[in-house]
Amino acid sequence: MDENSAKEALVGRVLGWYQKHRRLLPWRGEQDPYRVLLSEVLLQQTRAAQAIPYYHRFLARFPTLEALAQATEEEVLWVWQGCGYYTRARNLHRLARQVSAIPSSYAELRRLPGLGPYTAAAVASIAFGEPVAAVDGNVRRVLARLWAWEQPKGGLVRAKAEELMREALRRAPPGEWNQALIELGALVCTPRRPECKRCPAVQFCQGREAPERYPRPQVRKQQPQEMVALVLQGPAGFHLEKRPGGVLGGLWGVPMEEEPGGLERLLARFGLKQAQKVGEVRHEFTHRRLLVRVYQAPWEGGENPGLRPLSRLDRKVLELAGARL
DNA sequence: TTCCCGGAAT
DNA sequence: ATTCCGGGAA
Repeated sequence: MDENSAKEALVGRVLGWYQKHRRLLPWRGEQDPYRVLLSEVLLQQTRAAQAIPYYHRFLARFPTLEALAQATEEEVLWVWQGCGYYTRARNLHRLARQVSAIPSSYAELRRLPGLGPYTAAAVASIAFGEPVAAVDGNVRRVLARLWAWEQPKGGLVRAKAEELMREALRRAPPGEWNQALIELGALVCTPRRPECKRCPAVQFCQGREAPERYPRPQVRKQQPQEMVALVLQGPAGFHLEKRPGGVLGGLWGVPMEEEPGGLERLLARFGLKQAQKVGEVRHEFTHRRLLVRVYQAPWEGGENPGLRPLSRLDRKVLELAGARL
């Protein structure tokens, strides 16, 4: 079999598999650009299962781009709370205020805040039928295994993805093909323990004998970090403050400081002599492993934390201190 | 518990 | 190159 007929067969097998095995996700088959864009932003760094409830909540609260533009940033974060990567929500809100309609080409989409190469390509292909390859982590992994690339350069992956897209165009719309490749990576060609037995493309796969070698997992250094949180409780609830930019930017939470000296600085800030330790909370970011020692003290003020957008971290801290959320 | 995964902005 | 988050698998 020559190279071209192999490529044709590969594309056909993947498309056939996709038609039979794709999940029935709420945004599948969706053509409305606003909804497609929302789903793709939600799917950045987030599994489909986790994105689903947020997709429904978001659309229930902001059914259109206009409705989103009318909202305040805090209302948007309120719906997004718990989903992580809150810059996505802030960018979505900015985007809604920048444009009156979702632009229809990859080049224009790429200029919107929060849309990088992947998301712009996904929206352009799914909502507008533009034949551009959407390369996410799934596609990168699938292609790396098919051609046994241990450390694939971005340009190489992109070139191969575009080549396959040109072939797929003969058989399916661009958005269908992109989603087929992504779905294969999500369901079968998974990062760990891929199910090659179920793979429609295994006969074309040069990495099938050792799939977990391709692509080589990236090393990341995770620094342990110790923090102190001070939960100030009063008759009306808890003292909360809005976090500035950076970590958990825009969300609300309890006062926190880095160790060492964190507790002393917190006590000084609030004019307190002492606080009572209530326990510890562990929380992980990509690059940091947090250990938060939680202290508690009485306070005059306070508010109901159930009315503010909170991160998982602050939720854990408040629950440890007895808050009901 | 620990380990590991993932797009965009800067 | 580094910074953002949370959840699922091992």
